[in-house]
Amino acid sequence: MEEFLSQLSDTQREAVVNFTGPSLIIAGAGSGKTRVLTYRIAYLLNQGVQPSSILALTFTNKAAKEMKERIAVTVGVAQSKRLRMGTFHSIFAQILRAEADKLGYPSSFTIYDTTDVKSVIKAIVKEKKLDDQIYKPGAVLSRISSAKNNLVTPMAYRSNSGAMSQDAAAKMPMIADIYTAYAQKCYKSGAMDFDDLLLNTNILFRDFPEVLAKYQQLFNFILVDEYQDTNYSQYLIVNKLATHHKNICVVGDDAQSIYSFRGAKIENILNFRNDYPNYKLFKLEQNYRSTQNIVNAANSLIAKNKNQIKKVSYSEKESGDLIKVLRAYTDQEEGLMVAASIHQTILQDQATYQNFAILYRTNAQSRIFEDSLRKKNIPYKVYGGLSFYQRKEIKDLLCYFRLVLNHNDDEAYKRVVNFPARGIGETTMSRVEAAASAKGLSIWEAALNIRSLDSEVKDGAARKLADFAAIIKDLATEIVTSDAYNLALTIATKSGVINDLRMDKSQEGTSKLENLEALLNGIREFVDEMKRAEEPDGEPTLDRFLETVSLLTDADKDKPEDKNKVTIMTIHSAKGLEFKYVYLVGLEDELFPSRMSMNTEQELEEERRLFYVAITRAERRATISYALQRYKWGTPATCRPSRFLKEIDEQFLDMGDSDPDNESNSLLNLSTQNGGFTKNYGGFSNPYQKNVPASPNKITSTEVKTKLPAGATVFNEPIAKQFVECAENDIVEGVQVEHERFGIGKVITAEGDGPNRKVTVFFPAAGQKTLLLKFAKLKIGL
DNA sequence: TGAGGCCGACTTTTT
DNA sequence: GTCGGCCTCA
Repeated sequence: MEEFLSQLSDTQREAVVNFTGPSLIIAGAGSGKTRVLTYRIAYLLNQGVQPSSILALTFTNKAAKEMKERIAVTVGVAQSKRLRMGTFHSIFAQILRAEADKLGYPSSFTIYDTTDVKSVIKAIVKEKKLDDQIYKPGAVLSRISSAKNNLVTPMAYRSNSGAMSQDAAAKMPMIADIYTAYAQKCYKSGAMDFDDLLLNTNILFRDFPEVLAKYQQLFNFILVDEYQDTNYSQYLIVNKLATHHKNICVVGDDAQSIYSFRGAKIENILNFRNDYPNYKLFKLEQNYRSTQNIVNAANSLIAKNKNQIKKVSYSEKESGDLIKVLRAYTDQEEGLMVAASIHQTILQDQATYQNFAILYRTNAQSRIFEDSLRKKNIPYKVYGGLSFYQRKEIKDLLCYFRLVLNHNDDEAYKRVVNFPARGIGETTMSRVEAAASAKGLSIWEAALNIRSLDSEVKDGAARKLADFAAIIKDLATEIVTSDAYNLALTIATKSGVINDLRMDKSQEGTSKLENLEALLNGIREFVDEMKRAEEPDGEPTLDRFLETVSLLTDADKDKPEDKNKVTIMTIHSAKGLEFKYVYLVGLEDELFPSRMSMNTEQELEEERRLFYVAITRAERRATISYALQRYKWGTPATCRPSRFLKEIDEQFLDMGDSDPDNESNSLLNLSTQNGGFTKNYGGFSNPYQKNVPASPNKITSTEVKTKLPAGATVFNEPIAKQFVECAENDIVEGVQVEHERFGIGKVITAEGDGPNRKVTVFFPAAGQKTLLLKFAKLKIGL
């Protein structure tokens, strides 16, 4: 242990060894915050504290996982795995399952994701015959969400003058009614949304003092990471739990508060001194991550914020490169410039792919960089956006799981009742729903008793509903005897989902089937992993798997094969991460800062903090880019460079050729110069790739430039000089082909005739693909 | 009742 | 450019 402590600076060590009583650790960017937290926990364990009495709340599951791994190195896996460590949502979901009966919920309650929630709201708006142009699901959701995050129940909402007047001002006076109906629907469906996990924990602790006391006793030491991003609901949970032992340690940085849109209160960290007057304060001000130039540039920017705790942040590393600013004419060109620059840096600095990150404000920006990196054969991994579990076919199967485990889950019921087609259409379902609504039943209950209910459902339809219920009931009998994988496989088979997709011979169908297979394999891995564990903490049941999945984010599921890849993600998800080289793209007004967030000074300050977070991710070099023209909603729009660019002290910037008055742009040429770099094409599979090659891309002049030059070796043979259209049957095993989206590849197998001909092609840039020539326009190499 | 195609809205950010 | 919803035709 001493050896570990010697690796820390004096301040860091103080923050580690002073583990009793309340502590506030103000940790600037790159100041070794994670290190301090990890060592503090390891130190606690080393002092003989039981791992189960330590509660550590992190912002992402990934952060928790990484911290656990690091702790395991110091004190061993046996100890580290018994720590209560995870996100607020996952930890309190576990506790709620254990105590569910007290709140009248089944312990197998479903966790509704945002899609489910919006769908419920939509149904309510329709039921109440409200204008869906005014009561948009997103807008209603954000009102309900902020009510919940401030612990305002539907009842309290009506008497909350602030909320009611805000609704009136927004011309949405019926929110209170919708909120009430929404809460009822969720309750009778045995479902909680993300905010409910926190709200219901608070209700549990408020109404069941003996339960609260139990956890207060249990959690002797509480640690909270990213405290500046906790909301009121989370704050209160922590506060209640800590009142007994008062061994609470919070870590945060007000300059990195970027989640106010989901209710985070910067005040929580500012008020800590009032909540715990005898607190100890530790300030970690030295940045060990970034060069001086990066730290100084970030400081010069954040200084523009009026609301902030004044603190120092400095680096003693080398002064480093200036922040390079790239100007592109179009968004496409921006992509190419970034790809070219990454490429060049790899050659020059002998960097590896995982040293790079491309960060942007909105998920929609990812596509362009996916394309440009793919063209350069640079492997990448996109985080965020539509995740694997959100895909239609995956979600359908997951909903079967949900319905089998919790029959009352209305959203799951509606989704799968007619998938595969069972002749239960909209008419029948709206009648069942009406009956359920009228009697306050779940759809499942209403459907079961449809004959005894006063309903217009026809006998034929009622029989079909009964048949469906029989399938689900039958599947439910297997819950007790099957592990997650076997149950999942049985459900997938007996529900007819697999068969239905097998019938679909289109490429899309094949791809969906592959995705389902991937899901099932994932479940098998989950089961194997839990069985392998030396000290199994529970059975590998399907509900455990579902729980893991519903609270997982993209960033959490890193696969080993994704290791050496360029990271593409939003700045929000990059929080807490660091990369040698960071590309900060799309620095244009109305994109960053976002058009939605430049109305008030507070919003603008949060955007500025976001920019601060982005820059401080970089260890060695940060590059900023913007485009003068960008496609928005499919049409080109002219853009202005972001106001934030001018806010960074110019002595830290290298404007290079990006000066708007300078028309030449030398970087452009790079894309052709390095185009021959095609050796590294291994391990390219991207699990988040879209299902189907989308509509044909127009080949623009910039794209032509980055094509592989003639003679480059990709398959240990020269690449064809040109690619031309040809008859389907000319495409045979071994020939080189070109696909509009996947680039150049080599045919592995080919079968069938004419338009129905099916070929398997290996694309260095996109991996192996099975294509139907009916859909895929392939050109043949000469 | 179901499938397929067209039209329109939409983009902040996430547990 | 993409997704979902709605409309139309079988």
